[in-house]
Amino acid sequence: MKSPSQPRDRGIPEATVARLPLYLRALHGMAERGIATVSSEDLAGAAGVNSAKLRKDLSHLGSYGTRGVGYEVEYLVYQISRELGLTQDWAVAIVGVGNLGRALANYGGFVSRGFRVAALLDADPEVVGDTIAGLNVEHIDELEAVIAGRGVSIVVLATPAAAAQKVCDRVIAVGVTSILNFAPVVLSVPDGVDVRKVDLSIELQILAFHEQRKAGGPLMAVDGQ
Amino acid sequence: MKSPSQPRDRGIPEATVARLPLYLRALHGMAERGIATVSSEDLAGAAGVNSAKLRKDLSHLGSYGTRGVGYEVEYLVYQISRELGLTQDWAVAIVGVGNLGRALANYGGFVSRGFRVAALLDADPEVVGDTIAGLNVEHIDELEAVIAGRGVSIVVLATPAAAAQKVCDRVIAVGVTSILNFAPVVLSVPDGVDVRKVDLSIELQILAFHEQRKAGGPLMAVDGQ
DNA sequence: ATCCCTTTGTGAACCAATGCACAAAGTCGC
DNA sequence: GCGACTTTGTGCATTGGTTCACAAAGGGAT
Ligand SMILES: NC(=O)c1ccc[n+]([C@@H]2O[C@H](COP(=O)([O-])OP(=O)(O)OC[C@H]3O[C@@H](n4cnc5c(N)ncnc54)[C@H](O)[C@@H]3O)[C@@H](O)[C@H]2O)c1
Ligand SMILES: NC(=O)c1ccc[n+]([C@@H]2O[C@H](COP(=O)([O-])OP(=O)(O)OC[C@H]3O[C@@H](n4cnc5c(N)ncnc54)[C@H](O)[C@@H]3O)[C@@H](O)[C@H]2O)c1
Repeated sequence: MKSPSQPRDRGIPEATVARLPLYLRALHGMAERGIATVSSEDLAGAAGVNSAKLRKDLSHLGSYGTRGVGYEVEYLVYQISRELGLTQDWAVAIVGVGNLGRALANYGGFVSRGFRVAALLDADPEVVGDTIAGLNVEHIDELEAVIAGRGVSIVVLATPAAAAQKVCDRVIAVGVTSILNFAPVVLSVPDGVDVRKVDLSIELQILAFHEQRKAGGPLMAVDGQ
Repeated sequence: MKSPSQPRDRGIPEATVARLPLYLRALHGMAERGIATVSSEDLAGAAGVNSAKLRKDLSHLGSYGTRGVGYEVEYLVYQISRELGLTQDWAVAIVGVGNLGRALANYGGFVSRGFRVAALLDADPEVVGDTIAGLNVEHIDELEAVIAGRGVSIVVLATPAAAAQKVCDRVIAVGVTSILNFAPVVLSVPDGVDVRKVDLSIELQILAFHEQRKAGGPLMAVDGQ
């Protein structure tokens, strides 16, 4: 069952992958400020993690540091970028151009790092044809053609919850295997498709849980039902 | 040690807390469809987790199921809501009313579950005074007064990255201990303050990593350094 | 070249979370 | 009231992740 003939055991732990972008951001900041080398201690500080964790994370990519000195900033930026796949361009389509979709389309921050918004799609005839951030909003009927035609490999879902699964199924049918979902639904997808979700409401509920606890726990106002 | 009215296991694992909102959402959907009881199997299915995990999660809150039958939907909704602190109202302030802040302010989805947007704050005189989603945008100078005056306990940061740490320091100084940060910076906060971050760019990078891997890994175009 | 100092890379211990598997507890039909 | 059946709640093994702590590696000074 295990594929034994993997050339190199390229198993980078998921937790590490999730932190690499953090390191990358810190490194970009340092590069801009002209810092040439950085110790694990300093980089860890900038990324908000502890230094042992940072070193272990980096060790999964290879031995890119120099003992007694630290890491060369530019070189590490390159290595992490390469590992994350940021040395190539990714075409992203945003489906659902409402409040949130618009904000995302107007957001410059992710275009900067290898991600390019290649299409905006919506079902509402009122919205279709609008120009947002220099892009024309196209009709959802064009979904398959647009994805195939522009080499879209990542789809951002910003439709209402009720529409998300249907759109999801359609993009998967055309071969998309990476989806970022903002709609508050659990998408069901076949194996091999990655879905990441961003859910404001869940985050707030987690904060509320801890907040309540700090304030004395649910015991204060709780009668014995 | 076993007493039916002893759900007082104060230590709910963080991973469990993060899933409770998911269960809650699934349960709300079921309640709306008139489903009275649900098995761990079905609820787990709806929430996208496996049933053993769901049962273990729920067992941390207490013994609220009936063997051979399942869980009573309404009752479980209440228990989870109470545990998460959703039986009370939380006043939320959104700081930074740009593209994203506006989308958040207009978003109805989280007002529904105990969260109420109590204030919108911005530094730009152009924006201050606007009415968004029925709320007046106030000047950031009012920050302290607004937080104290309206009992704000959760702050959402949607300012540019450069301003986030400063605003963060200020809200903490007035006693806020729960922050949801959308700015792409690592906030530094004292112990006892919870920060959760939502970072679109990180999510995309994680997707890119896996996408690249599916496509053949970074080994394809890699020369020997 | 040699010594000292700094910092990496990693084995090992620890801790958290997951998933299996099943006894215990309950329901329902008769 | 009883036995068959269903489903919970949990002990246990396993996996994944974090942290500690230190030997090995390299740089710079002399
Ligand atoms: N706005 C927020 O701050 C926020 C926060 C968290 C989550 N969300 C979620 O993000 C999603 C979008 O939120 P929003 O505030 O932008 O909602 P919105 O109603 O403003 O926008 C939704 C857009 O999707 C379009 N749409 C509907 N069905 C479609 C379909 N089948 N194909 C393509 N487009 C379709 C609509 O025409 C509309 O333009 C929702 O699921 C919401 O729950 C939003
Ligand atoms: N728009 C997105 O889709 C998106 C996605 C991911 C992350 N973000 C992040 O969210 C943040 C906001 O993004 P945006 O697109 O809304 O930016 P934006 O520039 O449209 O809005 C930022 C707002 O913050 C206000 N502001 C600036 N300094 C302030 C201060 N000191 N106090 C109070 N308000 C202040 C500005 O006046 C402006 O209205 C940024 O950090 C961005 O990186 C945005």
